[in-house]
Amino acid sequence: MNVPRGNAESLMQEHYHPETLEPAVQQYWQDNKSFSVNEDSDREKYYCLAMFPYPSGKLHMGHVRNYTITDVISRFQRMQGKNVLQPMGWDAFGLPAENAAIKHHTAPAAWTYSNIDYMKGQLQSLGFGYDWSRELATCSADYYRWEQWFFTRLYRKGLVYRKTSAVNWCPKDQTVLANEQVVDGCCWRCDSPVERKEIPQWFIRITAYAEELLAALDKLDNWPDQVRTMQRNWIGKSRGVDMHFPLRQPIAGLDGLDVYTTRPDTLLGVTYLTLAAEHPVSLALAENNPALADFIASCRQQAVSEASVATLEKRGMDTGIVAAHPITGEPVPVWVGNYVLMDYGSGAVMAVPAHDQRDWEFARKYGLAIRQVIAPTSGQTCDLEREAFVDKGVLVHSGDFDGLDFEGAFDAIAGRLADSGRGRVTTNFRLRDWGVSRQRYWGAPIPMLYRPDGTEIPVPDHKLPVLLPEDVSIDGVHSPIKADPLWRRDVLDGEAVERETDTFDTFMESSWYYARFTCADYTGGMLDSARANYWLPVDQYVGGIEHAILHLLYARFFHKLMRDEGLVASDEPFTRLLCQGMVLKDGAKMSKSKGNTVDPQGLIDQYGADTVRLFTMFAAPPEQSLEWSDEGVAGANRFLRKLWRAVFAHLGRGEPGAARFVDLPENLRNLRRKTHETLAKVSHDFSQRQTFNTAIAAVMELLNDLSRLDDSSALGLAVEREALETATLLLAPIVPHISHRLWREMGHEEAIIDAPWPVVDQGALVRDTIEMVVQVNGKVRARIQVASNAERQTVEASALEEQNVLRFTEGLTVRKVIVVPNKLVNVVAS
RNA sequence: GCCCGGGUGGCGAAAUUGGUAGACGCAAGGGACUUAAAAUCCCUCGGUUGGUAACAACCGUACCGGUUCGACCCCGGUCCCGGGCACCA
Repeated sequence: MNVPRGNAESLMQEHYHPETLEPAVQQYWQDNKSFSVNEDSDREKYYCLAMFPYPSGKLHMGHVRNYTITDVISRFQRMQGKNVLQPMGWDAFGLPAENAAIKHHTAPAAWTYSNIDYMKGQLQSLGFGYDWSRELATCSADYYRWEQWFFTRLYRKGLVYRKTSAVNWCPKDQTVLANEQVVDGCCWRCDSPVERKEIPQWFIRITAYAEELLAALDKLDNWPDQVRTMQRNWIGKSRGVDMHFPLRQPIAGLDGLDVYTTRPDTLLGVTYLTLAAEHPVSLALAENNPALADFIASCRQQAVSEASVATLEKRGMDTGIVAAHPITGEPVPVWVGNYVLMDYGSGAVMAVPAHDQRDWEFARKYGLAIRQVIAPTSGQTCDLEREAFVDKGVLVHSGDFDGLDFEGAFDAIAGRLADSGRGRVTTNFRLRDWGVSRQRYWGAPIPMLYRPDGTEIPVPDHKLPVLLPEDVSIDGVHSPIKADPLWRRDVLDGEAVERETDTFDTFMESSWYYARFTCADYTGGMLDSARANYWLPVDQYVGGIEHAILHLLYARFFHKLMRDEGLVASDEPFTRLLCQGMVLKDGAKMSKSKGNTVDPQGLIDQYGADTVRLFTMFAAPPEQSLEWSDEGVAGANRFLRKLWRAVFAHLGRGEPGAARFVDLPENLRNLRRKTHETLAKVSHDFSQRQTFNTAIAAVMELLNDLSRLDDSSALGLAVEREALETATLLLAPIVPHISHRLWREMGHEEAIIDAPWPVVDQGALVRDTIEMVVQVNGKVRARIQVASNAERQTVEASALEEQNVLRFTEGLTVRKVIVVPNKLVNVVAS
C-alpha cells in the first residue's frame, strides 16, 4: 500500500478519526488564541452574534443549530479577511432557575453556575470560534449593576413610571403567576382558578419611541420581511378618532366616556358602549348595584394573557345608564364586558354590531340593536341576519353623511366632532409601555427606594449595585428578598427607606448584552463607547423566530435609549438578521413530554462535532424547520469519510504538476469548470442567500465528479489538487476540524482559518455549447445543443426542426416563438 | 380570536428574477468485492400507461378557482400544520 506523504513530519492516516483529530485542532485554536480579537481600525470589522442561551442544563438541538449557523458565517467572514468578533455569554436570570431550585433543593445561583460550566464545555467540544475572554453572565453584579444604573438615568429623564397593572394571581398560594404557569385558567401547581389582580408596577415608556421604532423598520433591509411585518403590526400605528360620549351626570368624577375608533364612518351605527370591568365608571356603578358587582367579580376570574381574553366566551351586563351619542345626542346604553381590557387604551369601546363581527355576535346574544350604516359600494345588499358587513363602503341611514365613502365620511364626521368639541383625529399605537416589574427573586433588583410616605427615589449611584443575595433557599411561593425584612431596609441620608423587592423582566438583560460584549471587562461605566462604536452595530444576528417581536423590539428600543444617553453612536443594533427555524423530530418540536428529544452530546461522542455540524447545515435551509434524522447524520459522516479518503488517495498518487491550466483535455477542462462553478455557487450561497444546504450539495456534486476522474498525469493531479483544495476551503466554515487537518496534509503551513477565500477563474467557466429545452405550448418536447453564442434565429430554427416538435405542431399554425436565452424555446401553436 | 409563516416523491429537501419539477442526501431494492460481516464501489428509484428496449404519452408541487405563451412561484378563496400574542426564554 502506498502511504501518502502529507507534511514533512508525519504521514497522513488512512482513516478519518474525529475523536482524536477534533480535540487536537481545538487545542491548536486555544494555544494560538485564534478567536481572541481586538479593535483594529485598519481592518474591516465583522460582528457576528448568536442569541445567547438560557443556561437550562445542557445544550439542545436548537442551540446546536443556532450556534453552528453563526459559527459558519463567522468563519466565512474571517476567510473574507474581516476582523471577526464572535462572543458568547449567558442569559442567566429567569424563572426556570427558581423551579429547579425548588425541585433540587439548591440555590438558583448555584444551579445556574453549574449549568454554565457544563454547557460551556459542550460549546467548546463543538468547535465554535468564540472569543471567550468576553464571556459574561447576566446574573453577575458586574453586568446588572449597569442596567440598574441605566434605569435610574431613564427615571430622571421621565422615561420610567409606576402605575397599577394586572397580573395573574393564585388566591391559594398568594403568589403571582407567569402566563406559562396558568394552565387552562388554573394555577399549574395547585389547580386553583387564576384571578386578575391589579398591583403597582414599573414601566418604561417604549411608546415614546413608537414612531421611530416603526419608521426605522423600513431601513432594516437585511431583516426578513416577515419579522419587519410582525413588528409593524405589533406597534400597530393607526389613524382614528378620539371621541367623548357625555354622561347625564358625572360618575367617578368623569363627565363622559372616552372612546377611540378607526372607523368613525360607522359612528351613526353605534348601539351601545362597553366598559372594562376595572373601568372607574364600572366600579362606581357597582357600589350600589350588587348584580353588577358580582358580574365584575366574575370578570376577575380570568387570566391576563391576550390569547386567553380573545378566546373566552364574551359576556356582558347592562349598567342601566346611558351616554349621549356625540353627534345625534341620542341615548346609548352602557354595558360592562369581560373582553374589554383596562390596560389597553381608555378601557371603553363603542360597539357597531352591523359592521363588526364580534360586536354582532355580542348584540345577537344580548338582543341589542343592530343598525346598518354602511352599504356595499357594489350596490349589493347584505344580510345582517347572518353576519356583520365589515368592509368599507358607502354610508346609509347616517343623515347628512349618507352617500359618503370611507375617506369622505372619516373627514366629515371627524370634522363635525371637532366643531362640537366632542372629538379629534388622533394617531394611536397598539404598542403598550413595557412593564418591567417581576415579583420574582431570580432577577436584577429594581433600583428604587421608597420613603415611609410612599414617595419613590431612584437608588443613587454610590449605592449601586443593589445586590441580589445568592445564598438563599426557595419555597416556590415567596421571593427570598420579599420574605426577608432585613433586606428591604435601607438608609438614605440618615432617613430610613425601603427597597423595591421586585426584580427586572429578564428581557432587560437581553436588550443590551450585545453591546456589553464589545467591552465586557469595562469597569468605568455601562459601555466603553470607543470600543462599542468600533464593533457596533452587530453585522449579523442569528436566533430563533420565536424572538421576532419581543426580544428584538426591546433590544432595538434599548439601543436607541443608549444612543440618546450618548453611549453608542448607531441607531439600530442589528444590521442583518437571520431567524432560524425550529428543530423537529417526527414532525413535532422536541420536548421532554413528547419523548422525542435527541441529545447532541451522544452524537458528538459517536461521530464528532464536524458530522453534527454538517448534518445540521445540510438538512434544511436555516429559516426552515429542520427535521432531525439519525440516518441523515450517518450520511453526513459518510461524506466526511469520503472526503478524507479522496485526499488520502490523491496524495498517494504522487506529486501534482504545475498549475498551468491551458489547453486542457476535455475531462480536465470539465472538472476545472465544475470546481469554479462550485466555488461561484458556494460563495453566493454563503454570502447572499445564506442557504448552506445548497452550498454543501454543490460540494458533494464536485466530489462526485472528482471521484469519476481517473487521470494520474501530473496535469491531472494538479487539476485534482485544485478541486480538493477548493472543496476543503469551501467546507472549512462548516467542518473546521477536518478541514484544518486536510489543509495541512495538502502541504499548507498556514492554518486554514487564516487562508483567504478562493477566487473564481472566469476563464474556467466558459462553455462551448449549452443545452436548451424546447417546449410546444408550454410542454417540454425536446432538448437541443446549441453554441453558447448562437443567434436567436439559429436557436429558433433548430428548435423547429426537432422531430418531436414537428410531431406536436403538425396541422397547427405556429403563432409565436418565445426564446429565453440560455434556457428554453417555447413554440406557441394552435 | 388576532398577527406572521409553512404545506413539493417512502423521508429531508432543490428549482436563486414567472421559464426543464424532484439537484444533493437519506431510506429501499438489485449487483460487485469478501469465507462472512462491516466498510467501500456500481445500478435502479414520483405515479400511471404503452414499448423487448432506446424511449414516448398522460397525470403530479395541500385543495378549489383565476392571470399568463408558460405558475411550486403571482392573485382570490378553502383546509391543515407551526411561531407569536406583552410574566417561558
